[in-house]
Amino acid sequence: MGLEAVQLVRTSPVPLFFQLSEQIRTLVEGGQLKPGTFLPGEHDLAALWGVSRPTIRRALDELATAGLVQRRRGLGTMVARHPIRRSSSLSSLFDDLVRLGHQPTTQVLSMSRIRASEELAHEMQIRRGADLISLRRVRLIDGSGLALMQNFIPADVLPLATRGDFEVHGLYALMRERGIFPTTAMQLIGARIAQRHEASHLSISEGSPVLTAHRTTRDQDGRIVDLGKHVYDASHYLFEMNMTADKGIS
Amino acid sequence: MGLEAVQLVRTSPVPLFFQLSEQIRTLVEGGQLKPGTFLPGEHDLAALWGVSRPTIRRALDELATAGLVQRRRGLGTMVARHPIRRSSSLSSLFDDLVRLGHQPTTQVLSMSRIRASEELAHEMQIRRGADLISLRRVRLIDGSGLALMQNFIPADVLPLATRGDFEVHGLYALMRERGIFPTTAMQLIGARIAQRHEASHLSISEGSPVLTAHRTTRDQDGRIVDLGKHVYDASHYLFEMNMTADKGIS
DNA sequence: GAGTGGTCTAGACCACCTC
DNA sequence: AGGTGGTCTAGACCACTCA
Repeated sequence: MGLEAVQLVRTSPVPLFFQLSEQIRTLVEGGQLKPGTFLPGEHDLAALWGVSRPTIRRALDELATAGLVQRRRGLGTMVARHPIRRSSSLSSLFDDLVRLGHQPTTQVLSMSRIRASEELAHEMQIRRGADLISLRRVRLIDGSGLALMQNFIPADVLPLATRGDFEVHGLYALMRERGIFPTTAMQLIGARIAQRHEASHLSISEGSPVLTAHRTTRDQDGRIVDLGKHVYDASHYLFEMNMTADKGIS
Repeated sequence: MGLEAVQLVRTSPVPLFFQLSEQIRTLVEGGQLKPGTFLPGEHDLAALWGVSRPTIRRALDELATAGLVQRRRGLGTMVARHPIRRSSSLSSLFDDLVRLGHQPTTQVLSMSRIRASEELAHEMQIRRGADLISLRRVRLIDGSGLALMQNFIPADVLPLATRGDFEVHGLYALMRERGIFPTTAMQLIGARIAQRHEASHLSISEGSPVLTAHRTTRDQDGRIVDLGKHVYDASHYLFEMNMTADKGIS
């Protein structure tokens, strides 16, 4: 089974349940634990690894909600026959292109400091006139535009950021370097016809459809740290959503 | 605070942690627990409600991952300042219209038994020639088309379903009545220009943009119980996605 | 009946935060 | 120093499944 290869480091600051779940995850994703096979019972695993059953359960709970493992009372814990492809949220053709070896680049069209208009202040739940960074970027792949991105960031979130920073690093990577951790985001996905300037940036014709995303991102304190209004070439972009519900999906 | 109003029924088959999390959720969503206020410590709550701390923690864990509550070591558990609007996944203008009192209806355009083509068999991970229900419906609001929905369901999932059933009940409600619980779904959202027959069903002009959704739904055993290919009028529809990530969002 | 996961308890120690 | 949440333990009883 490969389960006996799991190693726990009790002196590590990494929680035991996390060490367990990560190593089991690796075994599942690596194929050492075959889909459809059952794991030993929780009592047996506890004895095998020398930890208590709640610790085992916590590790398996994480894998179950991630869809890697399915548990049934009276039966046991089975490696999922159809593991979900990605644990959470969002992916895109963009990622697929990257995976195929194409080089994505980001080009900053403009970056400026502005003051929040009435409308922006309302959308970002800040006071009118607050300092913002206004950022317009285009994401290119093999030289052709894939996404046109407009973002507004409270100036004190990234006080020292320069144009060059945004060429090299992602927005959220820059925030993390400053100790600000985006933790939740809400995104509205829609579609419409490309406007003229959008079409030219994306190298598509007028009248072509685009996907639009309106995203607000918050840090751990619930503060809005980014408002993004993005436009994607619909012929080269898809959003992936994964949903889970124990009681069933509507 | 309203917390003393929480009532636990120990004789109920409903787990204590779930009784707790649901009642606290109601208090938060109902405004009895104001955003930004702190709950009592877990030890105090355990004493207040007469349950052990792990039980309290399990309830609060659920609310924390749902975004209703934020916890910080050393500080306490705070009602989220900006609770996420809906606990999971997906919503739409459609829901908003319903909330505003408009009546949605579903009309079945066609329903038939077919055999899985090579392509369908591959997409649904079943054998070619397997019995399927092919369903085409249109979702209307105030008499105008909002969504055109095509679904494929393995015939043994809903062996007795009739056209009328689909007019009245949702697809997944019918499955649940049969003891089949859709638990996970993966959905790809895209956009394109409406085809002619789509435009006529949706009462939009040719050349208008539509949102497309390609959804596969699985039951608790990981079996695909529904393949949906849906088309939405982009001028009346939005998808909502919520993302959370403890370590930060990409 | 034997084994499974689901729930719950009553403790313990620790890292972190504020005062 | 005192309180908070984060982790872990070693038990217990139960509902469910299968033989």
